[in-house]
Amino acid sequence: MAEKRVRRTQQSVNREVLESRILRSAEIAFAAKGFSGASMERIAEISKISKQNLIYYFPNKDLLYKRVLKEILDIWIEKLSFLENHGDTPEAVIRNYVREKMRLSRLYPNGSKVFAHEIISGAPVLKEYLVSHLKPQFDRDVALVKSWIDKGLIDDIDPEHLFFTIWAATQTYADFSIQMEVLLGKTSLQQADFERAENAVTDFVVRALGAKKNS
Amino acid sequence: MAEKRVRRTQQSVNREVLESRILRSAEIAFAAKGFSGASMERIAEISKISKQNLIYYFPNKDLLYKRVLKEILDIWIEKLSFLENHGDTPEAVIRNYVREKMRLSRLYPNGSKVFAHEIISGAPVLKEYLVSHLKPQFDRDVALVKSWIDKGLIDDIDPEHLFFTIWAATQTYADFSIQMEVLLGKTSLQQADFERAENAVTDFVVRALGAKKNS
DNA sequence: ATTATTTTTTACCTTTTGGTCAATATTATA
DNA sequence: TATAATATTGACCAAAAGGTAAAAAATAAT
Repeated sequence: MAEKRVRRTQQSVNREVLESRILRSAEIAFAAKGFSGASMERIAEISKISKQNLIYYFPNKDLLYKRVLKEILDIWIEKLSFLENHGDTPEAVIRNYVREKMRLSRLYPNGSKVFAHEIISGAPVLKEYLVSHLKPQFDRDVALVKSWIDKGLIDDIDPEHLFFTIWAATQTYADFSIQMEVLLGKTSLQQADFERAENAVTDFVVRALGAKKNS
Repeated sequence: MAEKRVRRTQQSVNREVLESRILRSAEIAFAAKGFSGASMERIAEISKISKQNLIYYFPNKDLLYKRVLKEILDIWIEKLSFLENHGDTPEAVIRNYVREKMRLSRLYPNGSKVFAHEIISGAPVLKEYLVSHLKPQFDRDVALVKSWIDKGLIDDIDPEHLFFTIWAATQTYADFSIQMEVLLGKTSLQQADFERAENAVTDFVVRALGAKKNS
């Protein structure tokens, strides 16, 4: 199986490296100024190539934008299937979920910001995706939480809005980081801040569920 | 006192009406596409005047943007002083606070979105304001919550992150409304949805504080 | 009614931006 | 080494966007 592998010339390797560098640069630019505010020139500049060269790899801005969105969504989908967040108890599942979402805010703040700009703008590009991919998963996850309630494992909370609150409370550490930096009097959020935030948010959620505070 | 009032000619009234119509239009445009994505042409179009006429009232885009931001911030400041949110108990204060913030998300979704775009973009315009106005108020409010904890009125939660969570959980109903609409299977969020959301979020927060659920 | 002031329109200008096209340089393959 | 394929650059373009300047129209004050 390892024998029939794809040919990896120096060029093809370079290409992959450069393409992902461009995608990271584009992510930075889109995060900072949204779709309209990020120019191809600027993205090229961050990528340290010429604009024409950028266009050689990504023939137009819309396509580049969609690729950046796709990248972050792929990561999120892979890491955030609530149902597959194995845990013995509802509390364990929720704790893992919140922790993972916080981790994603810390590791991919720019992707999160691009997504936020897109959604705030009315999801012109992603609306279809939300309907076809996110809603089915959401419905399943909500059903799971409802079954917990029915079984008396957690208090009778509002499942849909529980998810909205968890998403908002975790994503805000990526999207609104500048506000927190100012309010906490720091130049940037550090690992320790994220750990404290993770503990705080996890505890809030777990307590709201009517579960015990620690393990 | 009523005698020496400002002269209100037909023109000055028209001007005020038109200026606020422009500001509302600009808010819509900035909310939909952020600062860079909203063109003066488009704002003029929504205002139903010519671009040059728009420029007569607001000589440049930056100024218009700042006015739109100032408008929403003035509203927020006026309505959201935590300390002045009178209530007998911490729980009552928090309930009022969350309720008021939800109300602002419902009444001024566009202003909220403009603010969100700005903060996500690194607050290029508002950073100074955050330092000079928001932080002092934040520090006071955090101190108040800490005093509640010291007095044993609420559980030992993390005050700073409590505020971050409240803000995120409430603001998301303005900023991410499209996502909720899709997930709840509605074309737009109605009064009833906001009421349910308000109850859900308020309960989450109150329960997280370690207070009783109802009054 | 006439003058002064405010508002709106017309015409234009410059810069930015997304993108094309052809030429050149570089790397891989026969 | 010659040829084919890939990558990069240079010159250019049309449309969009922010904005200026002056004339024309509408309204207010004397």
